[in-house]
Parts: sequence; C-alpha cells; structure tokens
Amino acid sequence: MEDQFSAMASLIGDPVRAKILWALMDKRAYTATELALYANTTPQNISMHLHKLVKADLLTVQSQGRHKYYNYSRSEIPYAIEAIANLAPESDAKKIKITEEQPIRYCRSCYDHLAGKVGVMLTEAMLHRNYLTKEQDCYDLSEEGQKWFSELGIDLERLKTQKRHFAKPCLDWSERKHHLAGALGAALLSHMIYNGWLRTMDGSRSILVTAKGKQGLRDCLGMDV
Amino acid sequence: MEDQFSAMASLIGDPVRAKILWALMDKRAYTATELALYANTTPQNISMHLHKLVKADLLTVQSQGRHKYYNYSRSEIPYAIEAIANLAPESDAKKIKITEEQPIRYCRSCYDHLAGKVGVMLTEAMLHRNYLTKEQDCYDLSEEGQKWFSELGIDLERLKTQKRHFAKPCLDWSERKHHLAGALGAALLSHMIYNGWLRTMDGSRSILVTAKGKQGLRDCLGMDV
DNA sequence: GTAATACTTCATTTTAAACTTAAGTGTGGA
DNA sequence: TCCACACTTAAGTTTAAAATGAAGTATTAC
Repeated sequence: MEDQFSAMASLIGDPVRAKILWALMDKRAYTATELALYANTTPQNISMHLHKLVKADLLTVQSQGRHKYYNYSRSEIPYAIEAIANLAPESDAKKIKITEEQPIRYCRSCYDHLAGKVGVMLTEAMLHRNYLTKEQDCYDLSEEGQKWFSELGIDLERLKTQKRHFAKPCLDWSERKHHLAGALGAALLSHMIYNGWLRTMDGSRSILVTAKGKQGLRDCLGMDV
Repeated sequence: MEDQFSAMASLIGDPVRAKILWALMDKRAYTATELALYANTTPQNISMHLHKLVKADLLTVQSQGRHKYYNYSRSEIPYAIEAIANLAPESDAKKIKITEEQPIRYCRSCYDHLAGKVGVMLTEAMLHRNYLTKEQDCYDLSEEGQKWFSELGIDLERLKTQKRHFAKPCLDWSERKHHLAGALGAALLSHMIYNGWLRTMDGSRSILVTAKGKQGLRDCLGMDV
C-alpha cells in the first residue's frame, strides 16, 4: 500500500505533471499542446507525461480530430490536489498577503464549485443560517436549506440521483477553511454563473462577482462581498 | 502557487519520505533509527530526509535524551496523505497490527506520574472531554477540568504553589504519544493509588488497575480499560 | 494531390537528487 | 573517564527519470 501511495505522490510531484494537474483545476479540458505551452516544455515531453498520467488513471483522454483533450478521470483527484496545495507552509501565504485581494484568492472555481474567500463566506453564511449542517464528512441540508435551494430554482431531486457525493466539504488552500463541494456545490456555481451573478475569466480560474451577484448575495444570505 | 504545490507533492513522493509519512499514520512518534529500519535505508539517509520534511513543516521533532522523536506538525497532513492514498487503485485487505499487552507497556509509572497505554488513554480522555487543552509546550486546565479535579479531592491551589511545571506533556516510550506529567500528573497518580484504583507491583514499574479502578475510570471518564 | 498541424515513439543525453563513505557532535551509561 | 549509541554534516558517486533530437502516424486545410 505504501508503495502505491509513494508512486502516486511522486507521479503528482513532478514539476511538469504538477502543472498539468493544476491547470485542469478550472474544469476545462486542455489539449496536449496547450498544456505544453502552459508547462513551458516541448510536445514530446508533455506527451510522455500525459501518457503516464493516463496510465495511472489520473487523467482521461478524449480524441477530437487531431486534438486530444485531457481531463481528470475521477472526482477524487481535485480533492487530493487541493489537500496537497493546502500543505504549503502558512508563512508563504502570509508573504503574499500584501496582494491579499488577488482575484484568484478572492473568488475562484475549485474544479466545479466555488472557492476562495467568497466560496468560504458563502458556505459559512449557509451554515450560519442553518441551511447546511456539518456532519462527520459531509454537509446535511436542512428543511430551510431545501426550501432555499428550491426557491433559487435548483432541482434537488435531480441532484440526489447523481452518483457523486451530494454535499461535501472541501478544504480551501487560500482560506484554510472548508467550502461547499459535491453535486450541490457544483449546481450552485453553475446556477450563479447562469444567472449572471458570477462571470468566469478567460485563461484563469478567477471568478468575478458582478453587481447583480453582489446584490443577490446580500438579499439571499446577507453577505457583503 | 503551483510551484509550491509541485514542491510539496514531490517532497511527499520520494519513496523513503513516503514510507516515513506512512509510518506516522498510526499517530505514534518514531525515532530516526526506527524509521531508517522501517524504510530500509541508512541513518544518514533518513536523517537527510527527515531534515527536509521538518524544514518543509511537515514534521516536528522532539528531542528526548539522545533520541529524536518525529511526528506530523499539523493536522492537515494526514488528511492530505489519505487523499493521495485514496487515488491509488483498490488496495488489499488492511493489515492489522497486533500489539503485545505486556504489563510494563500497558500501565506503569514514569517517574512520578502514570504512563503506558492506560496513562495515554487517561490523558486522551481528559483532552477529549476538554478538561485539558494542549498548548504549545504544556497542558491547560479548563473550568470543567478544575471542577473535575476538585471533585476528586485534589487541591489545585496547593499544586500551583509548587515550583515544578503544573501540567506538562511527556512522550511515552511504548505508546509514542503524550501522557500527562508535571505536578498535576503526579497528584493524579498518587490520588489513584491512595484510593485503591491502582496498585504498584514490587520490584517493577508496572502498575495494576484494580476492579475499583476500572469502575472508577469508566464512571469518571468513560474509559474502558 | 501537398502542406501544415497535432501528437507519438524511440534512442540518446542530461541532470537533479538520492545514496554512500567518512568524519563529525552530543548524550548516557559503565 | 571512556566508550557505545543516536544522530548529523559534508564531500563524492550513482542512478533513475526527465528532457531532447530525429523520425513517424494521423488528421485537417488549401
């Protein structure tokens, strides 16, 4: 078991592969050439690394014409990546504190749900209003919480039929607190983008909170972003 | 950030360091030599690796005589290790460790306070009930803790006038976890012997838990010894 | 058809870091 | 006081794996 653990960690730990895995955290699929550019290496090299990641079942590949699109193969993978990122020493986080309100730390996507300061605030607001309650390893949705999500127009019944976790805490690497992940977190993020509360920014995991979004978060949850 | 992520993952990913981190998952502290044996490498090599892990704030080290005991420095660390291990393909049946229940390991005195499995269990039970809280290098006694000790008939005011440390963690050689030492630990041991909960054995540091003691520990702290 | 693009494969070179050898320091017990 | 032990440090060596160079297979565009 420890051999597998070691193999997995060193697989993730190579600088080029780490960049690949990090890039995919924005939930987009990337082609081999894009990843080569991003990781600042050659196509041959990225091809070799991608092959290893696919073989280890960390990534899946989808051919589309002459392009190959890569993505995580399983939902556990972004969780593990966040957990590792979370280990980076606290002192380094403080060093960057001058630029505290960097967009990426303020509001970003973590795979398919909302993270950063806003993501954590949102989760804590829901906990504070008892829409969510924290259990051992998951969140539970209360009566009022179910009502609240339904009023937003999110179909909870459909979410519950999905195979993935319904509502799960995910540790935030910049805030060091939990934010809401799982099917519910993903649905909430896509709902907020769809309704123009949030806007994704090209080439980055950063997310912009629109004026409409600020108003909505204040009305819905008393949040001041 | 991705550089830190990569550095952290490759730090974990080295086979020897992975073994070290894996060994510590049983929540015990290990010495450098033990880890060298476990990882099947030389003391020099393990020393180099341990140094790197400490420098990265993944481990802390505690000197006790000529031994150095290593442990995780933060609670996020086992969380991340588990997340990585979860990425590995299905594992075999979990190995079950058989620990020998020699009396000296089970319950003994350590200088003037209680040690061994029972000593550690006792300390952990008090921490769990928030009678004690762990600070940097000492234990603090909470309101409820003060009440609990007073109800047992231990005079805390008198203990506080003593010159020695009031409540101090001491690393247990058989359990590799901390147990309560200092004036409070000493007072608790002598109280339990005085009340017939424990009985010392001649010519040995082993201590016997009497039937009365078993009952008392269950009633007072929910312990099952 | 030809040319360009996207990606792969394989043989070779490079290199970072793990390991080894050897010589330390500090502690504890006889 | 002396020696054994636990661990560290520094310098030199080895080696696994990442990067490179050259050649090759599809796929799309003109």
